[in-house]
Amino acid sequence: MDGDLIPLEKPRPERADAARNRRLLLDTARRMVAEDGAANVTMDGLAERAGVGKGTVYRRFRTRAGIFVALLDEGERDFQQRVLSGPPPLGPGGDPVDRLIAYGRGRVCFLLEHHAVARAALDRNQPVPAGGPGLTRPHIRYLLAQAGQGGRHLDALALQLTAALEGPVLLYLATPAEAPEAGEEPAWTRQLQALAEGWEVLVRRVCGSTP
Amino acid sequence: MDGDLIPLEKPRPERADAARNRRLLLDTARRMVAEDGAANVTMDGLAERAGVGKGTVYRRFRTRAGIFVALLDEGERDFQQRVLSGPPPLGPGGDPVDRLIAYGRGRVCFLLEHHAVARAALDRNQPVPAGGPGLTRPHIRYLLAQAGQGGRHLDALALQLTAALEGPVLLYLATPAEAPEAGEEPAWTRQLQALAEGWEVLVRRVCGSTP
DNA sequence: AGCATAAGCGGACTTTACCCCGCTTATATT
DNA sequence: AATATAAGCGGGGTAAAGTCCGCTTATGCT
Repeated sequence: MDGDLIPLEKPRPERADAARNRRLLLDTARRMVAEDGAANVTMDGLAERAGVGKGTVYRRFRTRAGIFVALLDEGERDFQQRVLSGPPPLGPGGDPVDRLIAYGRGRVCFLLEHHAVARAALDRNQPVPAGGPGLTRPHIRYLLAQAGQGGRHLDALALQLTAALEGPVLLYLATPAEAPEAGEEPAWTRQLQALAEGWEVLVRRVCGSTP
Repeated sequence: MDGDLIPLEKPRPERADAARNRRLLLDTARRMVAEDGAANVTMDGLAERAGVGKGTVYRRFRTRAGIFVALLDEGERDFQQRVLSGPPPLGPGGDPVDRLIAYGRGRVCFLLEHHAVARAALDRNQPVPAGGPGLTRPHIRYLLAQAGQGGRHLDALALQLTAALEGPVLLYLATPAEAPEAGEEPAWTRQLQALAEGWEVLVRRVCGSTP
């Protein structure tokens, strides 16, 4: 009797071939995105180009959106690391308001960098992919609480700030033309500045720190 | 020579048969949404049920999402009317901050009421449907300016507040189970309260009016 | 090592959004 | 009223997402 009481004991670690195929698919997908843009990545095309069956693709990433969620997730991992255990102001230890501001800038920057993929990760039939806000919203909520803000409206406020942070990129911004010629300043630098500064204003006012 | 200098002179008012078909399609679509839910409305099904060709549907509403945008638009018209020329606090004349708050509550209520349709109106390939934020964002921007807020960040702030208002419903909220048995309190009443109050807090703090 | 079994895999199949292009019909002009 | 012409219309065609199910293969047990 091994402990089934700890439910995460061993969910079957993932077969070696499966892992190999996941890597293969993810890499292939990334290449296809780079070459033709996220919009032109099809399930059939990906399967063919990776040299596996279509069924395999669907087993790994439930839906088309799933691929992009996974792609995004991978790219996000080190950012999350810096948030959870890096140096302030992004990492733990500093003033919560500063952390909020730093988090916002980082997140918007990330989303803009991966704009096409981030949008492709949205799914008409699902509320929202697990990858993105899965960490953003609780983190904002946590920092708000740390800053002593929100009170009875903590949850709603966290939700709305999350939307204020991610919504513009996910919902309202048109996908800017593709990759800038190597070495050029990316086209979205202005947008990043605007959104990051707007976010800072928003957060400061919400938290009542220096209007 | 009639004036082509005024570009909106007469964009060809729309042929009578076309208008008839639009009404027919819109009504049919509404019925189908009510019966089977927005997710189960297909282009072929709609065309068949309305007794017109598929091509006709596509001509009227460029895409599937277009149908729902139109549906939403129609329902929104009287709300817009009240915003533009109704009595305060929603209509013109009152304190801008109060107008912002009232607008937010009204908009969230509307979006929750038409949640399924609103989500269906999103299009993977388009930044955002023209109908919704088309009025929301400029209105918020205008009221912010009226309230003397925003300054250099007016545009970004308006964008982010728009997202804070609409994002939760469009992005993060799961579609609640279908229509409540006639006469019952709709399931989303709680969510409406939470979001409306959160919005009020947000707006008040952003505008520095009674923290 | 051999076996049982559950997970992985492939590709044919279905459904659906969207395109295309020739025919029909409303409206402007004479 | 007749005609020209641009808009409306229809339905067959394409491509891509997602499902199904039988075959294959890795892994745990003895």
